[in-house]
Amino acid sequence: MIRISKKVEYALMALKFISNSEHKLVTAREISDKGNIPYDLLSKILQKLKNENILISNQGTNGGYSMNKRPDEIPLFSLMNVIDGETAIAECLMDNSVKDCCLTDSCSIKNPVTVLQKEVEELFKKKTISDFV
Amino acid sequence: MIRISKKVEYALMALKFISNSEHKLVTAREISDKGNIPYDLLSKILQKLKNENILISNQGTNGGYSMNKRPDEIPLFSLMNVIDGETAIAECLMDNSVKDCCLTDSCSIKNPVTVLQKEVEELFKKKTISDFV
DNA sequence: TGAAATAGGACTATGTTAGTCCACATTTAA
DNA sequence: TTAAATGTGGACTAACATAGTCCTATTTCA
Repeated sequence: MIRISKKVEYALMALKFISNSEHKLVTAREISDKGNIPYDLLSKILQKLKNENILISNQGTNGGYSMNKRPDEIPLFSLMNVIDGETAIAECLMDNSVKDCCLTDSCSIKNPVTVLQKEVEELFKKKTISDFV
Repeated sequence: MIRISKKVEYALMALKFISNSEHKLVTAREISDKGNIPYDLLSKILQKLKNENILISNQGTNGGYSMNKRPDEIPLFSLMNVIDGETAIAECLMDNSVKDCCLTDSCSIKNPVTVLQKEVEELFKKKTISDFV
């Protein structure tokens, strides 16, 4: 399931916003207002980014977020993984897919789909947040 | 929303199966049985492929499906469009997206997302069914 | 005429995504 | 020391998309 979800869009917008506010803490409220992003949802996203050490957070009055990595150090692929969890181009290629699926075992299209998966991953790994800033 | 859905998987499996049965009509039931694909769902898929002139169908007893195009004439991209409808890597890039979305107008990440969309499309246009047969 | 096949509309079930609500923890300024 | 500003995080709900099912035609052939 390769796809840019709303959450990833929001994350990209937030990272862009924070990146462009060098040396200044940015609050979730600010990003939410400027980007027209639901505040609660955005908060969750920022928290995840903080937990993955992509952002630094400061609580309390005058708190906010700042970058902990350079945009070019953050591949789009890992951002998507952080926000939406593991992704694969087809359900069956995912590790946790225990379901009996056409792609398991000697499935007729497993190999070519796996190849495609690799190619898409490559593309998303080459892209970094700097491409969006 | 770029993704290989179950339906597209089933379509790929079916096309592979039909391609490998040269000069013989293949029934939906056969494909369903061999590929462990829900019959009703598969039928819908085959009908779509027929309506798009990818397959030829013959009704009635001894009927079935046969290829109407060579696998290398069918890009994966158009197959996905036929089966699942128009796809885009982000919801907002879709033509029918009338919703007020962050990516409309002067959205901060619209351009890079559009570029990414093009790149993914390229990849899926270069792939053809012959890569899966 | 009846069986084997495609054609296709309508519906349901399930899962995912997006979004909301609420209570709490931390920090700073007054 | 308290109130306001801010991040933290769990639980819930709403909306939507996908996958799958059911049922009834229609066509063709033996």
